[in-house]
Amino acid sequence: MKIASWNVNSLKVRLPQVLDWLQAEEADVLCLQETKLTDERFPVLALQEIGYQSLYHGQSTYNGVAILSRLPLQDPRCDWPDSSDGQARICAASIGNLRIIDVYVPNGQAVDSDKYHYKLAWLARLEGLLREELQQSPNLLLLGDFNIAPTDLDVHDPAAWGEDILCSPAERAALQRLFDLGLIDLFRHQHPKTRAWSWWDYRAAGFRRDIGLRIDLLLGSKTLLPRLQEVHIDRAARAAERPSDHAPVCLTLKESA
DNA sequence: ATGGTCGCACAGCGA
Repeated sequence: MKIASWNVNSLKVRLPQVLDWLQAEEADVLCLQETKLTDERFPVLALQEIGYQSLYHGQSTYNGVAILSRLPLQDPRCDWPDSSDGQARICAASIGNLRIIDVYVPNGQAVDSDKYHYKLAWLARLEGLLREELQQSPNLLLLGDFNIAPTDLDVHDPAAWGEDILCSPAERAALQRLFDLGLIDLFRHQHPKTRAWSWWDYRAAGFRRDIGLRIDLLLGSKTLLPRLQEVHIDRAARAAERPSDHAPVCLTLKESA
């Protein structure tokens, strides 16, 4: 079973690439972030035509998440239980006994800004939601754009970034609390010492100079480790014409016995 | 080259 996460930075612009990618990779599930589409404009039919059903939760201009799947999506949940947030950043569904939660964590803009405090509050709220979800679904995959580089190994130049946004101690502590729920950074688990990025800034020729951060993460509960086959970042998609600034992060799981 | 880009929506913000 192949599952991936990709911040596409506008699904309207990236739809041809997403369709090509799904067919080339034969992915079973693709979780998207930053679709930037209202639900009325979601390309349900184009995805249906190549065999994918869609769960989507969007808004105009900003944010937006979706789960595309060749397998039936059960128990869909979009947004927070009370839908009070106003920002489309989370959706979830089950495939058999696997629970998949797709998140677009707030960027945070700058340490100590209003957006930074919103980010930390959002992550605390996510922790609460995960506690509930894990009670129901011990086999859980939390994936998406976390906008946090877990450690300095995930940063092209840790000295230059220092404790700036995406790397501040409070953000990393919030991520650690998700790990403490029993969730494991699957890329890091498979590649303990690899320096690899999933996002490269459009500015400053970031990709050409390989200046990036690993902020797109696949977190899996421990129960999934025996099924873990392979995790990689698809840099080729970031090298395409008119690319997203993020690359897809891909996971292969063996079927459960 | 010590700067530099996109996307949305149409000015300037967010990333």
